[in-house]
Amino acid sequence: MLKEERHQKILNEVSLRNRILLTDMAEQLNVSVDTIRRDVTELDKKLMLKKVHGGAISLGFITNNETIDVFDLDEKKLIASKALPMISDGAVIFIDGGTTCMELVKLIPANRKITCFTVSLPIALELVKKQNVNLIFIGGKISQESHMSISIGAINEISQIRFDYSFISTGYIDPNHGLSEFDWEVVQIKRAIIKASKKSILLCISKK
Amino acid sequence: MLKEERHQKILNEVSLRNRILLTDMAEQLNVSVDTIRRDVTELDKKLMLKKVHGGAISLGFITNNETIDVFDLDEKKLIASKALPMISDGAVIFIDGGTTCMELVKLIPANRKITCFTVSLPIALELVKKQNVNLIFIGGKISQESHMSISIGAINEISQIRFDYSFISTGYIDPNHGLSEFDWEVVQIKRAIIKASKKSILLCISKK
DNA sequence: CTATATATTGCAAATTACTGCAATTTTATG
DNA sequence: CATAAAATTGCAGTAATTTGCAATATATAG
Repeated sequence: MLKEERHQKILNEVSLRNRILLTDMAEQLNVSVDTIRRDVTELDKKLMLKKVHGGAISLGFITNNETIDVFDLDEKKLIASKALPMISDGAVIFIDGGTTCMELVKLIPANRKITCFTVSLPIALELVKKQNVNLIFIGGKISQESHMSISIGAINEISQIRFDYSFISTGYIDPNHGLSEFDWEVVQIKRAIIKASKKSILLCISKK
Repeated sequence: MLKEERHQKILNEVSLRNRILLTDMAEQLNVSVDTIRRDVTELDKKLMLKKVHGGAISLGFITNNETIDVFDLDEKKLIASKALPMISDGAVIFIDGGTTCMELVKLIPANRKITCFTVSLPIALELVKKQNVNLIFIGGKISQESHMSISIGAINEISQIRFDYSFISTGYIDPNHGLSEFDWEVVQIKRAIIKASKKSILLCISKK
């Protein structure tokens, strides 16, 4: 196998999964880890990716937290009273995946005229039913676990948009570390969303 | 053998396989590796390919076959026998929206390892269930009628991808004018898909 | 801190690239 | 047709690249 060929495959894998492990790539491409390491080192020098311990990650992740409101909801009804008022006519919002966001979507009145972005297939299917919602789906590779678009392309797209509000659901909130998620890639998407939003609203049911 | 003749064969091989090895070409064309090396060096200067250590790789991917097969299906079972064999392991395919395509998706075996693109939310939701399908959703503005992504951005994205096969469903086929559709934007999407595909398969139930 | 995983370095083997040259073929020209 | 000039091709020797391995150093996770 040609070196250039490997480089292409590595870059493709990085752009698709956002990260790679040297050992995985070595096995996948049937070469030694040393070779992959050298490849990654080269690509790193060429600024095609970022070499990290044990692997490589895609470029372009710099986050800085701005205004984040955390809504700790005892009941789903509270979503309506707290989050819904933010979804006013003409708003450009982002709605994340997850069951809590799904509840929010279902509560959106049919006459509300908004532009709504999402990366979640189930959320999109629910939103497309609303006659007055201008729905835009951020495409990319779909994660089987989360049913969300999680590719670097999606992050890039998100970074070029400005949302009035973003509604983000989290599976788990650690009081010490704040927003956390098990799937590394999902975290990247959410960071991009938060960065692209004037204001982000974290939706979480308190019992979690 | 004339030099130009070799050049043509080399270029053909490069465009076909995306890469060549000097040793392979030398054996295949019955000349020394040095000769092939010289050929490749020339073609590299002419920007016809990119010379790399040990061989050459294709520059961009500018392929172009517009072969379209029309499958006129009496029964959905025929989809399995005719279209499914094309969905082989490793294939990169596009699946359109529509009920006929949905039938096709449901018939895809769970162990089939493929990369699958789509612009249809319902198709995506079905595909994401398949464990071995690498699913990529082409995002954009979602049409409320078709539940498909139909923005110009989607067309751009599609134009940058190459599909081995695309499976397209049509609501109506005019024997005189061929593929037609009422929604103009949807037509644009399908044209882009067909253009981006090595081979396109039109799925239509004959009773339509 | 310890154990495991990863990084770095140097080295050797194999492969490929480059150069010069000679043999052969093709082309140009009278 | 004849012949010189140019192009093509293969070969040999040498230089450069690539790759895997081993030994050692460093980093990471528990």
